[in-house]
Amino acid sequence: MRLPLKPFQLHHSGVTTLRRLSLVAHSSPPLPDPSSPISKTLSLLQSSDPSTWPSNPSLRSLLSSLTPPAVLKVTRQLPNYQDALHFFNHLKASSDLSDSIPLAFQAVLEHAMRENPGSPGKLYELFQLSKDQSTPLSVNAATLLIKCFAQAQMLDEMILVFDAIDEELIHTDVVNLVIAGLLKWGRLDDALKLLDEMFERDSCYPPNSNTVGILFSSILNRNWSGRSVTDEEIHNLVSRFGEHGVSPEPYWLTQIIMRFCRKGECDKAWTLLHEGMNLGSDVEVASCNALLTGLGQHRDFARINLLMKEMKEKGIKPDVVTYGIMIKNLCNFRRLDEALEVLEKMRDGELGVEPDVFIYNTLIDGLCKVGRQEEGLKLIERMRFDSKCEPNTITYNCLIDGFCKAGEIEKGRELFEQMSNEGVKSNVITLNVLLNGMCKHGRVSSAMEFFGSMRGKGVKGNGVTYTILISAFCNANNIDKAMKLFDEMQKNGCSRDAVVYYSLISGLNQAGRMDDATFIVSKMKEAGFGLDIVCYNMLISGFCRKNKLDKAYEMLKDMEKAGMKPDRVTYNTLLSYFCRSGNFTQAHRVMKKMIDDGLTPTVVTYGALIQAYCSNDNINAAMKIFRDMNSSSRVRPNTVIYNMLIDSLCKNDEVEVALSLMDDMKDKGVRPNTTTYNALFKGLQQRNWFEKVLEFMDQMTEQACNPDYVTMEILTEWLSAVGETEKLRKFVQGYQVSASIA
DNA sequence: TTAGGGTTAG
Repeated sequence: MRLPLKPFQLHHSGVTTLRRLSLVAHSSPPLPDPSSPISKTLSLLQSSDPSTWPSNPSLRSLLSSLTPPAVLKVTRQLPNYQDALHFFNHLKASSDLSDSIPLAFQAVLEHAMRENPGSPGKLYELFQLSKDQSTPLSVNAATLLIKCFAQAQMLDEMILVFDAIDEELIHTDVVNLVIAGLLKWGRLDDALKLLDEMFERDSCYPPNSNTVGILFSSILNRNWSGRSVTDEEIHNLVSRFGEHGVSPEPYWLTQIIMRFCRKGECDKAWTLLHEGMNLGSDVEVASCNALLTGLGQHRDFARINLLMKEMKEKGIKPDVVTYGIMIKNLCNFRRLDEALEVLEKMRDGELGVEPDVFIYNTLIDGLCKVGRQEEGLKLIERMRFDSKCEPNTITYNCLIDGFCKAGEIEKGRELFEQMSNEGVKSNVITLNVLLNGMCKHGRVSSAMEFFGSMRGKGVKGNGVTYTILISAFCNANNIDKAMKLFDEMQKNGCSRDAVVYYSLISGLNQAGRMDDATFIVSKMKEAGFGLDIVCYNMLISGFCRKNKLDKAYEMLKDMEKAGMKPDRVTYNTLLSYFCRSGNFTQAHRVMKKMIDDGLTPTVVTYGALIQAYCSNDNINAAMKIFRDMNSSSRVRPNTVIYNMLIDSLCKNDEVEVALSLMDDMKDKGVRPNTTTYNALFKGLQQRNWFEKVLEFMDQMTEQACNPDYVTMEILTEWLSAVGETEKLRKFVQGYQVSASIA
């Protein structure tokens, strides 16, 4: 194997690292028998000058009696590198001792390494010497050099050593070392080339389970520095290992499954696990759990059930994690009662697994997320008394978040007190859920106060803390304070991530401060973050609102340069802009481009056009669009679409058509809302269709649709004018009754 | 097992 040679480099690695290498660790051998040939040779060597060795007959006869391993021992036990090298040279000069030379050389290398730790240059010199003198390398000598060069990132030198090993001596472990060396420094493609050789038929060094471990521990590592590995490649590798009867250890199988699932490749993960199962290799419950997690995230219930069934058939017992995943899945689908049933079964001992704090936390979080935080709170008692589980930080965080999101900030603070009284440590998430609760319920200044007091106690916020506060100030239209916090966060040691940039950009955009938004965008790019499609759409919309079409197009170009194609929202945004400015030609052009790009218009697309035609008093054109959406593109109109049409029709005194649209809504199952009724009532009032209005007032009450001040204004004026205040009184009453039932 | 963000019709 040939790799491009890089200039010779010396890397000084630490002494300790080199000493740890097993081959040099032989410093204190057992006390030798003084009459043994090894001891005799040693004492003879050490008591005479090397120049006298060639002419010493007793040395000559002693040496010829030694086996190569004995020569290895002798060389190793010489006091230093210099002596070992003299001895080695002596052996080389004696024609009948050539069998011992590779092992003696190995010992010389060991001496050199011990005396020159962290200096692979010395070893490289010796290696060159061995090549020049055609000294064959023992496998151990080669291993030593390979390890040393790999450590020092002298990869080309490492490969030279590998190429210098006698073909017949190469075995799997040596190749594994070379592969590990290459991978350590990110040279994936070279490692794969070598792996190909291992995979070759009749290879003398087929891959083993170490090879799998070395390979996957590198490429699945988060700090992997080489080129990225595709899922396809990983899958192929696993299959090829399988062909050689090597399957990844359960741990690696689990890691690979997790990776595939995270990237949305559950199919691949599924195949992989089943290949493993079918090969009869031991599939552990952890691997199944990884796949179940992925399947849950993709809502693939059919496969979840199938996998559970297969586990049962293969005797893979679900563990507490498996049930945790099941409960989590049920919670995610708001099927809390079924999730609670699983807990009951666990507690009854029906499942053979006891619930742990994870199970309780998942359930408490699930309950809080559907607004059943009171029940969540009660679970704390049950976890304590039924399961001897103590609530931890996460338990409290979930509950505090639940109460705060429900607006019960005081209860949240109470729980915060309780946790500190019970000695449960709070963390930055505790702080953030409390701050978020306060901010979302309009208590931004309390939030700042609380943050201040926590900082006084040494609790630092993080990026999330600042995102919460920045968004809150943006929503409160206090952009300057938001900007100030944005500046402050880095001074306080909180690094900015993409989310905090997005939040601020969104706030500035909403406030119409497009120059500031543009400035933050440039900061964001400087910080190495890219804008995503949502962010681009936001900015395009912001520039459109400011009538800066050129800037909007600039964004569009920028976005395409970054490899993003305009999506439905992009097109709808531009189309709405043209609709608002009454430029119907351009609006239709955008719609055509959208369709040409393979995107189907949405209800928003039609809504923008209908709205535009309505405001231009072109109700016919608006109705034509409405009919188009029903016939040609089968986009279901929503309440907003009907509202615009009904309002416009009524204003144009086409109340009959408006009424027919009310029927249409009923047929299509689209619910009218207060705006619908208000528009209709105005039309009916113009015609003074008293019977009709009573009919719709009843319908409104039946549907528990709340009247607003506009409704009341129309009805009060109209019904009192015709002396029917009693009907109005009943209507209001009916609403109050239905409200109290609700 | 817990926390943060953003776009389009009205």
